[in-house]
Amino acid sequence: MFSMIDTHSRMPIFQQIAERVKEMIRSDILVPGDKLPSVRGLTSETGINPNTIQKAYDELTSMGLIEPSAGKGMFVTKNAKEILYAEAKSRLPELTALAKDLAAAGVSPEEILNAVKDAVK
Amino acid sequence: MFSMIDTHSRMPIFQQIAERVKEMIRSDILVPGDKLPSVRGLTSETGINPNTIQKAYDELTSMGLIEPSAGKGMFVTKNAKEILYAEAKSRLPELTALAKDLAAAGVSPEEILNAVKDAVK
Amino acid sequence: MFSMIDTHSRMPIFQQIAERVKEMIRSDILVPGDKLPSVRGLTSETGINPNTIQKAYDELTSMGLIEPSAGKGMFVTKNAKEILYAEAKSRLPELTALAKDLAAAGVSPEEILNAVKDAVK
Amino acid sequence: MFSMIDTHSRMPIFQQIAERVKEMIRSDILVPGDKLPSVRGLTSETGINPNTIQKAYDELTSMGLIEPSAGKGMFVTKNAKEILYAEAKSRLPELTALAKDLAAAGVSPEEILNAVKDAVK
DNA sequence: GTGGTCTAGACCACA
DNA sequence: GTGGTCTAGACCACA
Repeated sequence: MFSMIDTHSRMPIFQQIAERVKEMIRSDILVPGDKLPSVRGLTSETGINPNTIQKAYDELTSMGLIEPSAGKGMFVTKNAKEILYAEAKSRLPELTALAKDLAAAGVSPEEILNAVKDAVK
Repeated sequence: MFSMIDTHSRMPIFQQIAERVKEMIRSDILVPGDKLPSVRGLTSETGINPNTIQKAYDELTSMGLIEPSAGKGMFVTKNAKEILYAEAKSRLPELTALAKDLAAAGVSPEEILNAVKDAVK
Repeated sequence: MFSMIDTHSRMPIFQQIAERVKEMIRSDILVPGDKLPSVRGLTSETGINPNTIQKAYDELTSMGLIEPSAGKGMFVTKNAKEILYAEAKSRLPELTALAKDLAAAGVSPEEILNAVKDAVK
Repeated sequence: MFSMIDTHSRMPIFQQIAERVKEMIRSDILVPGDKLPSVRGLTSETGINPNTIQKAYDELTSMGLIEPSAGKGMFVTKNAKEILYAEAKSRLPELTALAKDLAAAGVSPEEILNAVKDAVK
């Protein structure tokens, strides 16, 4: 489940875990009501520090994507997918800003649009 | 010149300064041969520690965008703009990756393309 | 490991440290994946200021020779040796220039070639 | 005489001046007894700070290449060329060290020797 | 514990 | 005056 965690990446491990969970929700591998692996389970399985996993779960919880059920574990919330969609939409300005940066440095509109078209096809 | 530095931002101050200089080079506010403000001058003007400014200048120097002229100050290099262009092109995959992320979360191709078209117009 | 650091040399301490690490990578004393001594560890071992060591590590990082693994330390990158090889090749003109200087001052071609042959044997 | 001074070079100006004088001695453009331009003359001719020129002359004087004649100016010494030859010979180990560095990084003996042969031909 | 950033302030070479 | 290096020491994010 978390086999692709790269300890050498510049992206913090807790963030990689959170991103992986989001990805699984987006692609319906995890659906509302599904249970996530326990912190302890993941630690012994992956060797990742429990604090790190806890931090990832904290972040997902504060985003409303997962929620604890006392004594039973963490579960995907009912609205998880909608929340991810809203989050993605809120990041459109980020995309605009990056494209603007590249354009300002002289990259042509065609190159920029092609790079994006490749992604959405 | 550096009035937009935000000490409370998550982006390191030295990086904000470096980004601002790049922006000024991209938009021809700074052209080859132009002198940058001195470390001490910026310090007294902004209250930022000289070491922090030095670190920004170090980064710009190692990128080849500016160069010291001993005892006289830092100057924009001849190829600064070309270097920035090359750097921008190398960031196209970043743009593709971001667009892919948004698409995966359900943002429509139209919305994504429009966000980018706004930027390059 | 860094016993040869000379605080009184004209070569900056941070650069001496960086050179020593490069040397260890070239000679396979440090191989990809190896951990470098921690900033604090080196400080207490050598008495050198942590910022100075940090600056050496920063330089090696920006060259792509080492990389941080958050919270765990600095590690030698996979391509470190290849990067050092490329850097060395780019310094051949330096060698030519130095040889030219000596020749211009009257040092004989034989003496110059012998000095170099001694090195590559 | 000093038209090739490059204020933007990484080499200090005083050193560029000294190197230029050495070059002129090596190539017999300046021979023993020749007078060097006065500090004041050079300053008004080149715009270079008088302290900088003085520092270059100081260095050449301490090497025994030029000497003051009270009230008359600086003159090339009798042994200037021999001194330059001796200095060059003393730099042979520098050449060996550089060649060793490149070899240690994997540059082939052939490439190294060719780079040097180009210089002494 | 580990690296990354930052402030405060000193000293040096160069112009 | 100008950048480059360095020490001393603090605080933060991450694991």
